[in-house]
Amino acid sequence: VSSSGANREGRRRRAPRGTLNPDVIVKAAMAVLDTDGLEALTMQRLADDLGVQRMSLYTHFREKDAILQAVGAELLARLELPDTADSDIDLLRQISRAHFRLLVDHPVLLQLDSILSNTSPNDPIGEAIFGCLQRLGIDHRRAVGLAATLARFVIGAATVYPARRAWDEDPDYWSRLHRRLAALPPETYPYTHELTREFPVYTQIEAFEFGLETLLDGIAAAAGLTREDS
Amino acid sequence: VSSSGANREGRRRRAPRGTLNPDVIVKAAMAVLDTDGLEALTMQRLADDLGVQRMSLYTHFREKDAILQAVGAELLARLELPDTADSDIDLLRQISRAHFRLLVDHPVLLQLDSILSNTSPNDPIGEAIFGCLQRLGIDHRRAVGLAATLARFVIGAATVYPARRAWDEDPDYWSRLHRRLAALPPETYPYTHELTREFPVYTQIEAFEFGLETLLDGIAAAAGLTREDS
DNA sequence: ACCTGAACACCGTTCAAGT
DNA sequence: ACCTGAACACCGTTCAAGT
Repeated sequence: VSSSGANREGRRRRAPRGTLNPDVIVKAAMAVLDTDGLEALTMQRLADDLGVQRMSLYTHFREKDAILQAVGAELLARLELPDTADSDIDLLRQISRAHFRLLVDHPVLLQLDSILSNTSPNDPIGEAIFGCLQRLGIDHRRAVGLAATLARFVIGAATVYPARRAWDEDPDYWSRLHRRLAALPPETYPYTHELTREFPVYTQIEAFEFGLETLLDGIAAAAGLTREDS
Repeated sequence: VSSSGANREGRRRRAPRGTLNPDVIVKAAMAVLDTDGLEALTMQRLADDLGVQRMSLYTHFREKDAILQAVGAELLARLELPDTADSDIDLLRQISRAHFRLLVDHPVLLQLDSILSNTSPNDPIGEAIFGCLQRLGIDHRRAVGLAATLARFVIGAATVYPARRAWDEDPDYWSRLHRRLAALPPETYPYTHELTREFPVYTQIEAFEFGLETLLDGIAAAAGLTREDS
């Protein structure tokens, strides 16, 4: 399904000398990841899309994993964080949404230890979040704890997202689930069963927003605020 | 490095007829996962450990992924949830800790869509959590939202854990990070830089516990409690 | 019914060329 | 310096045997 026309014309035996460089490889890799996901990203597939032989890639990257790392770095570098908001709480909300979107749009990031370990001091998300928390007058120890909590929630929501994406799109999903839960034996699952009497439905986005607001409430409380925002 | 003695004695050409069944295969797979992780779990490795040829495994499982699914189901079935606690808030704490431990001890679970999608009505963790929330008098809609938030936080903390495990064990990690952060340009990273003046250190467990308490505070507030527990 | 050997279509990567 | 063919040591899996 490779749509790149690079290798279509005239079946040339050898690609000209300038065709490859780290940048085009990273971009081709990002295209594959966006359209077909991580399991489709193969040295062969990448080479095909670039109209080149498999081995040529190794002139520019020592190994496949190095390409993945470069993709991760590029995605982080491209990330644009919101810089204006109604308040610091609102800014935290917008930053967290951007973080969530980034991870949902590019699930590879969740597979890169280098990203998850986040040892990189060059971390714009962390900087922006610490900015909010410090301006809110929250002490350092609490600020680090709250930032870590927020990040873990966002990462968890994004981790869960792909597996549950179908729920949002299948209109019958919830009624089927409702029926299955209702069929549970009330003796062993009394509470889950009780839930079906009045059954709340959340999309993945709504579940994320609910959790985000819960955490923002906690942060506002830690800052001694009475929740002044929309 | 296969330590199983099953294929050591007498170099028998063919394994006797009773050697294999789904159960021993799942157990051998769990042993590999525990000691060497997911990337070590190979049909070859599994067969070697069981003293059997690679292809014999296909008599009992249609494909490798089916083995992984069975491992996930078995791990969930084995999970023992705490059933006594000081209060419902404390029970929520203990359940979440058990959930976190499960995912940290068995990171495979984070790779199984069937687990993350959690469509299975046979979900003891969900049942226990909804029990607490309902006894706390929290309405259904809020209860589902809070349970989802708690689960996302736990999953995020577990996702992040392996990449950061080394931090807890390397005594020099924090001083190195501290120096690197301090070396950041204060113009572009003022807040991260400021953080280094008084630099809070969290182990991964401490970060998890901090976030858990933050969420439990939110739940207690939703229940109209004044936080009555230890 | 259960275990297996040969073979297939893939992986990523090494290494010695080619230009 | 950059592109490549052949070859290697792996994957998971199919299929036709063997017992």
